[in-house]
Amino acid sequence: MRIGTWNVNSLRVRLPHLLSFLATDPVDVLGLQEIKCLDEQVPREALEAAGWQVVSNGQKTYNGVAILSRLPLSDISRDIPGFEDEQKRVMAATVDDVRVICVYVVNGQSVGSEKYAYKLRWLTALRDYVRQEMLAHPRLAVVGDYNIAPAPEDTHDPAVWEGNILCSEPERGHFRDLLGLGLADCLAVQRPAAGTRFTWWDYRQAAFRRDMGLRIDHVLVTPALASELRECHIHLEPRRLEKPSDHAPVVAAFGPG
DNA sequence: ATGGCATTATGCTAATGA
Repeated sequence: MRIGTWNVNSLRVRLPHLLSFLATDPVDVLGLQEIKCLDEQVPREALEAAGWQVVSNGQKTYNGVAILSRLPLSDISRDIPGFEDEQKRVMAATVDDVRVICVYVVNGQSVGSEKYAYKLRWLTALRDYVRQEMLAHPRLAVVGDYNIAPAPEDTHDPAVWEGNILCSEPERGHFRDLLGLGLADCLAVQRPAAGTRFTWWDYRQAAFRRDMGLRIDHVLVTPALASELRECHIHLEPRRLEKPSDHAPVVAAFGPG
């Protein structure tokens, strides 16, 4: 099975990009973030016509997540149970024998801000939720836009980024906590020999052309899946199109070819 | 030092992102 993640930065605007990407058969299950629309505004017909099951946890203007799958999706869950949150950032579904949690982690704006405090609280709730889900689902993938660059080499310029938002020690501590639960970071484990190491590039300053990016989108998996990990790939094609998302899709492949 | 780009909305300026 191939499991992916992509922050599309508006599902309605990016639908043509998404459909052309899916048409290349890159993935079996795909978590989407920042769909920026309500559930009733999800372009369901177009995606279903292309052969995809669609479930979503939408929100107007901001945030919102969805999961696409070729195979049937079951046990649909939305948000982090027991965590009071008006923002739609989490959903989960089971595909075959794999539990997939799709997350759009809080950005945090700047270290020390109110939004930063919310980000750290939110990450604590996520960790507790993932720990619980792991008990019920030995084959679990937590995919999404984590808004955390785990290490200095996950930024194009540590001198600029170290200690700042996405790269502060408390944020990285939360990421390490997730790995501490037993999850494996597929891109870190199976880093492609060639090509970029980043998954996001600013729209400004020709950042993509200059490969001035960050690695903030991640596929984390339990040991049962990690032992079957074959490869993990950053798909640059959609980022090269006109009016792209600022994020690239990341896809990890498991099991026999 | 700032903004540089993109998306959305009781829209034409402001909020948010990373």
